[in-house]
Amino acid sequence: MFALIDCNNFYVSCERVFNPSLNGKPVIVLSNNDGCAISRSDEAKKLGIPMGAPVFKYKSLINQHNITVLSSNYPLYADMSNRVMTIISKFIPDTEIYSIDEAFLKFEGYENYDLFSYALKMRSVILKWTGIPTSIGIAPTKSLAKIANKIARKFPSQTKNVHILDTDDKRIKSLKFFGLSDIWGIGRRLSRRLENIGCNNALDFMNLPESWVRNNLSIVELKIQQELKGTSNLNLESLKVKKSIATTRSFERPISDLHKLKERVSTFSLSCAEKLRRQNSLANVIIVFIRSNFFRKDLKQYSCSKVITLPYPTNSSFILNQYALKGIEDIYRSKIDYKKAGVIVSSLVPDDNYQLSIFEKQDYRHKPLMKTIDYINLKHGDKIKLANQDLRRKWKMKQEFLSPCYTTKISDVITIK
DNA sequence: TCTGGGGTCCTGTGCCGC
DNA sequence: TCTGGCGGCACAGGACCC
Repeated sequence: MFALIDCNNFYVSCERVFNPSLNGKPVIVLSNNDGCAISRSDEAKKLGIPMGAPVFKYKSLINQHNITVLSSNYPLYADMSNRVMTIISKFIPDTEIYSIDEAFLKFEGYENYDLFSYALKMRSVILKWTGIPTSIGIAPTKSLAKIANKIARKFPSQTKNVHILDTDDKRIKSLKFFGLSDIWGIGRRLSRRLENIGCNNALDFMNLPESWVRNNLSIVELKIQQELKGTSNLNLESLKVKKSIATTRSFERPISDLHKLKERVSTFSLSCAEKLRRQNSLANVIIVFIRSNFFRKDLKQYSCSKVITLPYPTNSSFILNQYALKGIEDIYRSKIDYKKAGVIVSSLVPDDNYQLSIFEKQDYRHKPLMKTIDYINLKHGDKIKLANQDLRRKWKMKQEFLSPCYTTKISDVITIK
């Protein structure tokens, strides 16, 4: 059996742990730049704030109901997530941390356990030790555990936030109850396509002929379908090594000037290089992209990306920056209002075990230099930059409603008088 | 005026060499 | 020598997840 444990309204719950006056009140947490609502309390959901709601469109609703609005505080959430995951792994050794607020567990050798009461116990310990409420779904496959989790979350009074799908009857009944987009891996587009052929809920999807699913959708959907039938196709994934690393940002104001774009892209490529070095990886490929504002239909639209294969795998800020700038020059078009840009590095290899190039000579002085730069920047805050980065200008995210870093910054720790 | 960021995986297309 | 078929690869784009 698999279990999925999910933290309820995770970001909002983290904020409430340290600010209990928010309990029972509508609260939302915003994305970077305070753009959209990405976590909502149950009260805010009831008032009609959808997931991803652009906050400027909901200003009046927010004012009318006195909804508390907070900027996202990632150091806090990451720390709280670590605490929750540590507790989970004490209960079950086979765990896969799927995201900041979710983990899959595998019950192997638990045949003599009463899974329901074991899960209840786990839930209450997490709540007591961290203050974070969770929901747990248990089923024979990961996809069904997702469904079970939704039931646990949706019907807290009947389920006590723990639900087990252990019989065919329960499975069929649940699948009939849930829509297509409630299935893990079926999004908006696929739901619409499936509805067009008269497939209206998860059970209908499960009953589609497998050959049709394979030919018209993809191997992914076929696997999901088999999982819904109870055949386990997806196992726990062990610690994942990242396959790509990205730094992308939306701009506060549109940018059309190439020089300004280059300055931003430089910063992104440096950030990617730092992330690479932190995980001891080298990149073989760098991708640069820019795009205009999709939401402004009245303006000229343009988006383009450039994939560049590097001469040798590297994590040198200089080399990555050099190719990123080459990329942006290639795809840049004038007279466009750009809203977003980003740098992605991929085809990653470990830095102690990679294919050398016969023809390209890399500068071996870069490695110790990067190490020194990282050291200085870590110790003294980003002091060392490249010359083409604007040294005076600070590109700062908009975070007007940021809560303190209660658990990760000594000056922010709560004091009790 | 104001709409996130960081990931994974799959598919279609065009090119190349066998 | 020419040509069609096919697999492999790179790349762009799309769909999904949180």
